Amino acid sequence: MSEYNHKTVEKKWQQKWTSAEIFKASKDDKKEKFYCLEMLPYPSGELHIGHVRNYNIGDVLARYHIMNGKNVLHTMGWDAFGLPAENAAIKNKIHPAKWTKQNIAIMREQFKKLGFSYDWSREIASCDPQYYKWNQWFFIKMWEKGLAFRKSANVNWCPVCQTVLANEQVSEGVCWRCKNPTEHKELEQWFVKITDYSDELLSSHEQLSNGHWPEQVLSMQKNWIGKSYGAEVDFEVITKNKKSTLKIFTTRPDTLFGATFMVVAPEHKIIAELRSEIENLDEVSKYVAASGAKTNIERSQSKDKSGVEIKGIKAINPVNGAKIPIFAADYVLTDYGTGAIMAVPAHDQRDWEFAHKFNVSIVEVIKGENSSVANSAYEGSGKMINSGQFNGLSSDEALEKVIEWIEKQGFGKKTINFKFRDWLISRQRYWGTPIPMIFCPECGIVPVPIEQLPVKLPEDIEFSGEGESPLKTCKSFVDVKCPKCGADAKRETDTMDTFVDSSWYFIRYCDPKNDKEAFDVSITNYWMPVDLYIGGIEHACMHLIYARFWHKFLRDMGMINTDEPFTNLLTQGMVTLGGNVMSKSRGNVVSPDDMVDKYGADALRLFILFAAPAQKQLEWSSDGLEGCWRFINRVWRLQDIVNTKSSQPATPKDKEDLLRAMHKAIKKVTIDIEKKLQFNTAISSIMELVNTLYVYKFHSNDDGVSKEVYKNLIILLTPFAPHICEEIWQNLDTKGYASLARWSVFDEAMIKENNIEIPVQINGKLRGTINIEIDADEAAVKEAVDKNEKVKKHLEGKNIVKFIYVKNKILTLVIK
RNA sequence: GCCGAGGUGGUGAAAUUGGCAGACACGCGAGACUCAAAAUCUCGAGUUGCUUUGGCAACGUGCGGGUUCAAGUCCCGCCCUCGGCACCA
Repeated sequence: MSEYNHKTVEKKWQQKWTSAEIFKASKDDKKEKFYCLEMLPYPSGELHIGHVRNYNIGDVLARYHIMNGKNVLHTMGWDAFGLPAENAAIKNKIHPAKWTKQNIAIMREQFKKLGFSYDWSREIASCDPQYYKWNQWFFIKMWEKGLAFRKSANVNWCPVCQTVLANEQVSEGVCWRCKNPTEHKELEQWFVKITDYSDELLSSHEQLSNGHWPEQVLSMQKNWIGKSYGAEVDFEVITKNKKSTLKIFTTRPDTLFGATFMVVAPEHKIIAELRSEIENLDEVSKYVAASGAKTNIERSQSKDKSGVEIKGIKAINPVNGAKIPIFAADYVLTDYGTGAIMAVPAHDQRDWEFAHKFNVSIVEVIKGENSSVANSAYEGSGKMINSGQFNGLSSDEALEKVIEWIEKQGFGKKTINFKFRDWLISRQRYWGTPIPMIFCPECGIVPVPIEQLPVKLPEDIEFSGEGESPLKTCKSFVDVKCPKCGADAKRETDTMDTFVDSSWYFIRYCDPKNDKEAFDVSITNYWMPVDLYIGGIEHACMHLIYARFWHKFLRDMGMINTDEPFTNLLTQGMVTLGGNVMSKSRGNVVSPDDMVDKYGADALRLFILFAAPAQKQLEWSSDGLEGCWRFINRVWRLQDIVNTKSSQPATPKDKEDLLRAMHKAIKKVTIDIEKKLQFNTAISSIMELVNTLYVYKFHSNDDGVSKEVYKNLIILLTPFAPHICEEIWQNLDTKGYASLARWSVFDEAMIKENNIEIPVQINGKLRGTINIEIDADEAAVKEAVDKNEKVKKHLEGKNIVKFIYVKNKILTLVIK
């Protein structure tokens, strides 16, 4: 057998698969479907190792299910809108569309060299008007249903460039281009009322739990949505000349008597409302401006809590009439709750720290067992003290009682609060889906008539990075006639968040060429939901919640018949380099090209799955890649061994051992792929089977045992290293493609051994092993122990206090 | 800061979910083959200390405690690293 040449073999089979269209999928009601999906990539222009890992996991699973007779849908496309294309346009004077298309072409070729089993005829790109047309259509439907609405919201603003900046374009409070400090600016923008689905997004977690989705993802989403029960309480606010109220939200109404000050977010409207009454307005205004430059994360991160007392105004604690000071502090966020809190320093650690810094009194109102508020807040439950008529109750009881009482007194009510916020989808950018709305001075907001969709992006645009969105200055785009009354009107120039594109692309894959509707329900209801979705854990909250929301919206539109889009989820760990996630923006990408060239796609694919479990973060190192390449060559050379007659015939025991190794490997690989999604151990057991074949290489091939084992080995290896397996498969006297071969079946009876080694522990230390028949009873175990010299030595002159035999596993003796 | 993960030999990791810690690899060392080297095949090894060279013993899964006949796995308290935090995707 000549040496293995991965270059010619890989190319040959990639071409064969393509021309025979073996991965082309079509609806077939008689066949069980399997929709295997990986999160679609952003076309950055370079495939990196993180991509290879993600798509390789999907490919192994898609191929495995094909070999198990399923009708598999496995697709690829491009999340093609977004900021980097626009940045490239500014930097390199290349049109975003051109840049994106070039990148797609490069990455498509890179994908093809890796031999992934995609049905390329279904490829989509979100920047294609035939795709984003439907974003616009959905948006109008949402608007009709009251799910899309306008509201004022902050954007990052660079006063020098006169432009809106993404969070990524602001670091440490300065603009990425001109390095001048940025500001916040209020703009009317489009929102989607995703919070209408808050409760359902939480409650349908039930059908995703029990192993379908990783618990950590469900937990993150739960906390992200952040449903909490509590009360809204109105505090009267007084000044020398005016009165007002401050509404707060608290999850701990039981601590109301301990409220010794109030804190409002720096953006809170009460500051403007009582402006004339504030004695230290300069100081307060300064603080508000400083907070405006910080992001929410920066605000919550700082260890030393900042804030300023708003002098001249006081709040009155409704339960005891106490006059308490009001502070503005940026640890209170404007968009959570009501943007104002009652501070209970005795029972909230943040309030405690703030009270100490600003010298505010601390009143203990809940006493736990041995609790003290001297060195930190006590956040647990206990007995009510200093709380008027509630004294003596347990705080848990008081929680309900206080709310009842507040409601009766009329200064508050029981509420449910969510951290979850409505989805701001407006972007003041060019490279995105135009929001299909028109502003008419007569009719107000009018949607673009459906038959005029798509609203296409104009192409002749200059990109400077300064000033307003390029769409805003494009007269041919902006100036339109009102579809209702024909008056001169203006087109909306905001484009959509790219998370819109990725919220339903997987449904479009089912019917990607449809130009009559977004998709044909009779087709999508066959393929959907996605059986297994694979992607990075970093998408646990945003993308995966948006997509779930979109699906529920489609269900309510009657366009899909399931509640959830993704039945099972595999969150792949990130590939890092130098401790950071590989990404083009970080500039730490490792390209697979050289590795594919030197060692072949099979070796790289094998290695990346062998290097670590799929869910775990992986610090990239190519050490070991060569080892996988050697393994592949070792598999190749086995062809000679199984085809060569040996002088030494195999004994029946040898044959039994070989077949046992084979059945064991089939079982392990099958369970690891299908049940555990644990590919590294699947590969290691394939390696063990190869090693076993080498151990028994002296076998005569007369009876075909080695060959049978080898054939099954190739089947097990095909999803991982498909190219070499096709080549070997063809060399064995077989028909058809290895990629379409039936998966091997194991026989439990062939795996079972008659005798097993049982470790013997004495007082917790391993002192020997005994060999017994499988399933032997305790009496037999005792007998074996008595016969074992090594173990007996340790037992001399001692009494056995405990004799614990865990069947077929371990024997533990406790002696004295 | 909040939420979610992770930490096991020189390295990547494994461990039937409480039952022989280190499978399978990388790297390393030794041997065979070779004029030689590479490739290949075979063998070896957690660390430390004894050793009559057969072995024997102690220690060992980020740190400190605990539960248990038995803990990488369970409980309590820490430390460090990473991801997400709503305009990167």
